[in-house]
Amino acid sequence: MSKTLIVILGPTGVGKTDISINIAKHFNTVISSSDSRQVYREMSIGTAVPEKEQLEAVQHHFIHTHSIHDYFSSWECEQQTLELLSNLYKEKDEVLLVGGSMMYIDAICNGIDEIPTIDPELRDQTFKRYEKEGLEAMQMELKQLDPVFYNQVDLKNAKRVIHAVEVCLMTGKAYSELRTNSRKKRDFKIVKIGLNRDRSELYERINHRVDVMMEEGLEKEAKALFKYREYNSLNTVGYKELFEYFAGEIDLEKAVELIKRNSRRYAKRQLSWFRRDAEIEWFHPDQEEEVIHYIENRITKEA
RNA sequence: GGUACCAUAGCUCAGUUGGUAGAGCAAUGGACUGAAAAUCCAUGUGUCCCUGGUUCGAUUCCAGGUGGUACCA
Repeated sequence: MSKTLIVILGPTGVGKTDISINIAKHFNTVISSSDSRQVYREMSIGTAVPEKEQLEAVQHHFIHTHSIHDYFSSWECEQQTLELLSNLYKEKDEVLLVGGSMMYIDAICNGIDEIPTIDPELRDQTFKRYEKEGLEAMQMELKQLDPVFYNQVDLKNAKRVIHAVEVCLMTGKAYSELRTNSRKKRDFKIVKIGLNRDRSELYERINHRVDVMMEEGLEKEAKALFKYREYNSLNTVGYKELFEYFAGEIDLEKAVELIKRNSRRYAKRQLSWFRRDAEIEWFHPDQEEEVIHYIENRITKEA
């Protein structure tokens, strides 16, 4: 019997959670989350983790399983999710993958290249050099270490340039040599469901959701994390804006406005990423029956 | 009802001594291989309220209309 990974993806706020739970119930299976922020147990309100009843209705994996103090990235996501799946497939024929973190989804579905995790000290050193010497110095360094990647990379994107330099220094090899540009073969079938709705409707939902988060106490949740604001895991919409407010840089009203705007922009970036993935079959979140029908078709047709 | 002022991008407004217009915010498109809710790149989207008049030419000047704001009744 072949195994299937049903991927439910879509922009933030589109309504993935509700339909996912119903689909999971229909297939009598569980949900693995591919959300780069809901994994952290210190964040709930601002990351819109499913409600308690929803988490009880269907078992969820990779929600609140890690701490903001842990290192977690697409690599860990790929490894840990694949391990989980191999266990789940002993019992189940279908498993749901639900989330909007584009790179995590791709890491699970297509795999990413094997590049060693950067030593924290080296990362720190490299970043300090960037701060001190500037982007141009890092670009020159990359040109030395890996002229091939230097010609491919978006040179204005400091994160990309710095990361490439880190990898070269860490491995003693050119970063471009480690990039295989290949897709890993998975031993399960992948069915990708994209959820989307009218842009204006999506934006209204996002705006409203932010107001609800504020009513539910997002400010308090963020306040407790203010001391960790330098953490990458807290460079997150809903928190970073409130940190600016706590620091006295903007007023609360402005912070809320920025949370809404940045959520909208995030949704736009997600759609931009998903749009080029031809494997995705798109639906409106209300089309639950159509989605289930489509999935069943795909499972039986290609079985 | 009268008087004054205003009407330009999704919003707030600038501007054109008459040659069809531009800022901020918002927005849109794109990139993406271990920090990805991150990071980076690109883009001005317009019956200049309507109808006439003057003019070679009106968003600009004039008249009327409509809508808004303020004050007086």
